[in-house]
Amino acid sequence: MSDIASKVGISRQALYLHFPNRADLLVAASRHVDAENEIDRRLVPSRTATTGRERLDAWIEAFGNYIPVIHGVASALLAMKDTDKAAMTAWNDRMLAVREGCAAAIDALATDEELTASMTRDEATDWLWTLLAVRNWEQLCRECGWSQDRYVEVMQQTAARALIDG
Amino acid sequence: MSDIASKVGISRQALYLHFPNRADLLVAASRHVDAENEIDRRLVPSRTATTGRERLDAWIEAFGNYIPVIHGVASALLAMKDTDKAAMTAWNDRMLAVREGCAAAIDALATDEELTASMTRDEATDWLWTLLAVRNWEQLCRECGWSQDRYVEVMQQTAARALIDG
DNA sequence: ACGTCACTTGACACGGTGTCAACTTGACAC
DNA sequence: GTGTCAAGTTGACACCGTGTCAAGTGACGT
Repeated sequence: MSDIASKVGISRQALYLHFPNRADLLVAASRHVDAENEIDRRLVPSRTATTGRERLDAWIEAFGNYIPVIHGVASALLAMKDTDKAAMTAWNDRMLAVREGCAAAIDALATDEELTASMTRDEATDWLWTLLAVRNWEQLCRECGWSQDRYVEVMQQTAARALIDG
Repeated sequence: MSDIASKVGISRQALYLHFPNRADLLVAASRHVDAENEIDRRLVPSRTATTGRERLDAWIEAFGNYIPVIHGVASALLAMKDTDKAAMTAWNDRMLAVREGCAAAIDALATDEELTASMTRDEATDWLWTLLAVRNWEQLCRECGWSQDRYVEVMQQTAARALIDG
C-alpha cells in the first residue's frame, strides 16, 4: 500500500480514503484495466464466430491475449487469495466470468456436434477454464520463455485436439 | 509457526531450533512426505513402460495421484513463493524434478516417433508440465469437484490427444 | 468569514516472522 | 555428587505490513 501511495504521490492513509482495503483497491484496479482495454471489443470475434471451432479459437485468442494485460493486478489478487477472504471472493467472481466464456465456446462446439464424446459439457468447460488459467500463462510465457503468439497458437491447437474428436 | 508448534506440542521457539525459518520447515516437510510415500516406488511403472504412450499414461497416473498427497505442504510453499525468495527457489527445485519426469515421458514419445509434429520436445515438455501443475489439480478436484480418478483419466486422455498426432 | 473536502502527519493495534537472553530439566560421564 | 551437554522453556523484542484513529492544514466555493 505504501509503495502504491508513494508511486501515486499521495500518503498511504489517503489511499485508505479511496479504498477500504487492499483487496478492494486491487479489484477496482482490475475493473479499471478492463474498461481501459475495451474488454467487450476484444470478445466480438468470439461472439460472432459462426462455427464452434472458430468460436473456440477466437475465445482462446481473445482471453489469451488479455492475460498479459491484467497479469500484474491479477497475480497480486491471486497472491492474496489464500489468506484474504475478500480477495478470494473477488477473484472467484472474476474467474467465474472467464468460465462463462469457456462455457460459451464449449456450447458452440456441442451445438456443432463437435464436442468430444469423452467429456461432459461441464467437464470440458472446467478443463478449458483450467488450461487457460493465469498461472499457466505465467509459467509458459514467463518461466519457460514462450512468446505470446506461440502461447495462443499452442493453446488453440491443444484445446481443439483435446476437445474435438477425430 | 505457532500453530504448528502447538500442534506438535513444543514452543514456537523450539521450532526455530530445528528449522531456521518457515520455508526450510516446509521444504523439510515435503521431503519427509516424499520419503514416507515411497515416491520412487510410485515411479516404477513409468520407468519400466515399454512404449511412449504407456510411459506418458504411467507418469500422469503416478504424479497425478501424488499431488493430493503433497497438496497441503505444496500449497503452503506455493503461497510463500511470491514473497519469500527461499521458498521460491525451494519450490522451483522441486518443480524442476517434476519437469524431468515430463521430459522423460516426452522423450519416450519422441523415440517412438509418436510426438506431435506441431511442438518441439521442449514445448511439449513445458506444456505437459504446465497441464500437471498443482494449482490445476486444485482447481479441478477441489473447486470443480472432480474425483481423483476422473482427473487422472482426463489428464491422460487430453495429454495424449494433444501430444500425439492422428 | 465559514464550512467543507481532500489530504496531511503522526500515532497506534494487531498479527506474523525471526532473534535473543536467561533459566530448567534430564541424561550421561566421571 | 558434580559438571556438562542437549533440548526445551519463558519472556521479551525488532521489523514489517495492514488497517484505524485523531488532529491539523490548505484550497475552494459561497
